[in-house]
Amino acid sequence: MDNDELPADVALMWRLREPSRRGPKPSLSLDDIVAAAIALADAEGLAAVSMARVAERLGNSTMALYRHVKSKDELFVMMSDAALERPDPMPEGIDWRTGLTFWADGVLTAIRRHPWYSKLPISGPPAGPNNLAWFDSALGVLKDTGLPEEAKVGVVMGLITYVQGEVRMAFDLAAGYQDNPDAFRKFGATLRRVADPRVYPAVVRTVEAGVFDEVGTFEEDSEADFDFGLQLYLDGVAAFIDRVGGPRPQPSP
Amino acid sequence: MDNDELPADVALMWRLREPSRRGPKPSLSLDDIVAAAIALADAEGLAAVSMARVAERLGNSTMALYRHVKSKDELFVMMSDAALERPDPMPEGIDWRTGLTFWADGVLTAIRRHPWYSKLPISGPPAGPNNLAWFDSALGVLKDTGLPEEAKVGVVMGLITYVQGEVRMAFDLAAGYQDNPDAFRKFGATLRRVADPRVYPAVVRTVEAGVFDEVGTFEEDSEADFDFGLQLYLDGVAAFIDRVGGPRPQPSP
DNA sequence: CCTTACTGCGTATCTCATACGCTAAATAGC
DNA sequence: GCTATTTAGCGTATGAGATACGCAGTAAGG
Repeated sequence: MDNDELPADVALMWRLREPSRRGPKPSLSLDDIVAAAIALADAEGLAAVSMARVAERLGNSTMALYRHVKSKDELFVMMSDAALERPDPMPEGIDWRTGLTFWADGVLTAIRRHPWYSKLPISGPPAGPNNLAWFDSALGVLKDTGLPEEAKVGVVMGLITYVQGEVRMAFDLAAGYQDNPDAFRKFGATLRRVADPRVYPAVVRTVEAGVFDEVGTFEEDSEADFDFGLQLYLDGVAAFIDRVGGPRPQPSP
Repeated sequence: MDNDELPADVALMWRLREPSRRGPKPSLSLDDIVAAAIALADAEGLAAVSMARVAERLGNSTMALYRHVKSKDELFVMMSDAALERPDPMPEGIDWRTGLTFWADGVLTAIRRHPWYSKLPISGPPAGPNNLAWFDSALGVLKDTGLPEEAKVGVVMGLITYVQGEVRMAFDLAAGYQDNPDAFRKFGATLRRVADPRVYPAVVRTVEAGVFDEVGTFEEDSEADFDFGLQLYLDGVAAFIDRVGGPRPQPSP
């Protein structure tokens, strides 16, 4: 009665199954499988990750994988924890606002290494060791804010939502751009052809102002957008802390 | 040289192909196909939408669909425009902030009718008639803010990103909850079993405070969270308008 | 009437996930 | 050591799914 009762995925992510004593030595490990799947996703996208392709990379048969993961979905869950790796350690004594900015940039960097990450569904609370480390890192930086624990969780969850949303949009658009750059480059022309000013007056006004005629360079823009939105969110958090957080050190009169 | 040069999907979304003169009368229309696919997705989720199942619903063969859409992906693009329907007309004379709140609530309501919407990739700028109508509606409400057109677009894109991110997270979690409620209910217990205080000090502190021991009821929470984040974003927009927007009417001294 | 463009559809191919059961390896208990 | 038990890898089979290809019948244009 130790690691029983844990959801199977969680036990697997934490590698809690005691190694088997009998039977042949495994020639394959869960880590190998997950690493191969991640490498494949990095190289060819999440759609290229099939059990067969992963096995091929490992020089094993397809069905051998099923001795280590119950299903492809379970493999995805493992990938989603493994891909994030560990956060860089939070600098000592950093204030919460700088800390959360540091944290968000870290998430962004981590996901950029594995863009498919944002296509995986978030199936639950952050239960894997790496996800939990990120969660811990963000919670820790709020330690001295005086917020009740529950509010800290709310703040961090909101931040996660913001970051994930921003990342997903950026990567979806980037993928769409690669598939079909013309849809972006010709967007202004398209609207001119298609948008009736009586039905879409505001759009047409914008088009006439030439806003969509410049080539989109979201690679550069998106970083700035991300920071803009983030600082906005942190402004809100600051107001929240002032309202709800306990007394904080003030310069004595 | 009229609707040439338009991306194929866009032309299709706007129904710009002139009806064929010769040959048998089509027994199937694009609208039927898209409607059937949407009904199927509503009933059984996006994963249940296969060309075969859609055709079955229409009493046609699978391959008949390919006379109307080039691929399943194209069908998805059609679905993503059709599912949003049209926004409710923006009330006359509404101020921008109330207007954007109204707009965001409208998006939320529209997506709630078709939860799978947020699983579809955003492949490009809003080019379909319905998407464009939403875009126009949000842009229109910013008319009197004095913002340059380009800034209006930025504000609206940011809002779209926020809403989409929030919605996706909420629906992913809701789906995860349905699949496996225990992962949520036992989350506190799981962490107690698995989280070492030396590695995850902040998480353990939160767990000890009992934050994760209450049954999650995000159905109720998520509405409030959504509004909270939205108002935060709008606060930021207000500051932006004050800074960048042109002069606005002031009570004369 | 016949050519032509077009619709619906049957068939075939290829890729996938995954169930089932066999074989062989390694250990535990004798 | 010997044997029973447990387990890893894998071959095969099944069923779903996307989609290429080509045929057959249909309706408008000439």
